[in-house]
Amino acid sequence: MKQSVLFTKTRKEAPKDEVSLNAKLLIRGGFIHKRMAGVYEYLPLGLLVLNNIIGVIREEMNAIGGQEMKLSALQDKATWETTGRWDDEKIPVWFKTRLKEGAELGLGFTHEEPLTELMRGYVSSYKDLPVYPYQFQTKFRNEERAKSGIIRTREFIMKDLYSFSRSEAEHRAFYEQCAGAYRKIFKRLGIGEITYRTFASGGVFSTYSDEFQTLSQAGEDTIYIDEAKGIAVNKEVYTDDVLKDLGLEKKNLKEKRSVEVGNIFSLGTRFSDAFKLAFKDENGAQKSAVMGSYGIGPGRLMGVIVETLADEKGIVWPSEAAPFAFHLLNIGGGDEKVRAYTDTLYKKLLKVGIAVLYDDRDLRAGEKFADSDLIGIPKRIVVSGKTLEAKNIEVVERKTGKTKHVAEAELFHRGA
RNA sequence: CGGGGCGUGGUGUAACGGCUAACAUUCCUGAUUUGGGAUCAGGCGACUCCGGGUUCGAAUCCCGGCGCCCCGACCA
Repeated sequence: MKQSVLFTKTRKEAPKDEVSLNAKLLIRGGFIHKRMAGVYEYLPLGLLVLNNIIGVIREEMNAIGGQEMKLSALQDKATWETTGRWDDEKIPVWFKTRLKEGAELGLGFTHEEPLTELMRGYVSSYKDLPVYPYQFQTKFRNEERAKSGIIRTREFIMKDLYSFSRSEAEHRAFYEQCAGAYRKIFKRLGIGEITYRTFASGGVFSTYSDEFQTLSQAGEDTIYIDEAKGIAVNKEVYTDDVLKDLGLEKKNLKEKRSVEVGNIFSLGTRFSDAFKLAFKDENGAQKSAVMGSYGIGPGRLMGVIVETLADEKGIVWPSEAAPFAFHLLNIGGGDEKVRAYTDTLYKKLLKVGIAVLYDDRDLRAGEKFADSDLIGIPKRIVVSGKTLEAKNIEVVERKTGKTKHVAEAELFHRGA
């Protein structure tokens, strides 16, 4: 894409009411726009990143047998009354509305109920299980307080996968498999090293749930990590009994701030019982499906990536999340030869399918470098009178600033 | 939901109760410049969040509302 036609532009200053680093940088770079408190919109660059993150998650979910689908955001009252979760006392985050005729509707804040209800029509035999439907879908939560830029919002995309298994053992196996998939996702998105599988409160049907917590100043959670073991405990279950249960010792634990980037829950048969989602086993006995739910917020993940990987100059995208693989800069001033060469190079890159943002604008070098640093594309290709004369091009790694001069052919050789 | 802070061109700031609401940036014209947001000249752009009130006079003071941010509480 040519930067001259990109409708967003960078800004030197962030709006004063944005305090969080992720919102500051993402707004300055033209990735997102704030509509209102806790509601952000994705602009072209931001959507590219979001879709890349979604793509990584999708690959890993498909790899463990996930089947993508998409439920509705609009929810009907009756479905949720089945479990008692229509009640505002129990679920204070509901956004509710009405049809013209008066019937009450809600905007889904999660999807256990509608999915379990739906699956009833497709599951009747042990041969139908296990199944792992999932979706990327907009959730609405009327949070009392939105905060931290795109990390805690009222409208957000969530990947939610639900597992339906025949037995507790089968459930447990998938649960661990999904935990493994989550590890891969966070690793691919550059935050694997600072993301800990964390024991947290488990809800009704298990002692613990597992959260994936990424160390960050922007965090809302406090966790205690055991670096040697690579696991952590959320403050909410940080008691002597729990530590003993988990075989952890206080002296090995370090207190850290973190953001929850993923969670996995065992749901037991709470929902399958409520909706009578049952199947016949090999002996003809009626059994309830054992369920789990597995969430990741791609938007939040994007915020966490910015928060944790950015430097003083701007965003540093990991390559799998980056909006483009290369940022091509024409630093030729008005030099026609430089422009012609860069134009041609841009076309060649497009032709071989490399995602490249071409800064073809008539601006001074400094401004282009500053923009490029802010936007954070992993590799920068600089073409100028100097490089033209030396018959090479300059490739700069955003993360390290490492600069290489290579022949044009080498660029294509090594690929993106 | 408790506590605190704040609403002024797109963005960031200024203006004692008193002149045509100022400066920077963005944007437009032109000149000049071209490896780290350069420089110069000219120009566009604001019912000062909304509604009341006090006053000869309100961006400024008072009341109410709305909105935004932060801390805490809450958070499958």
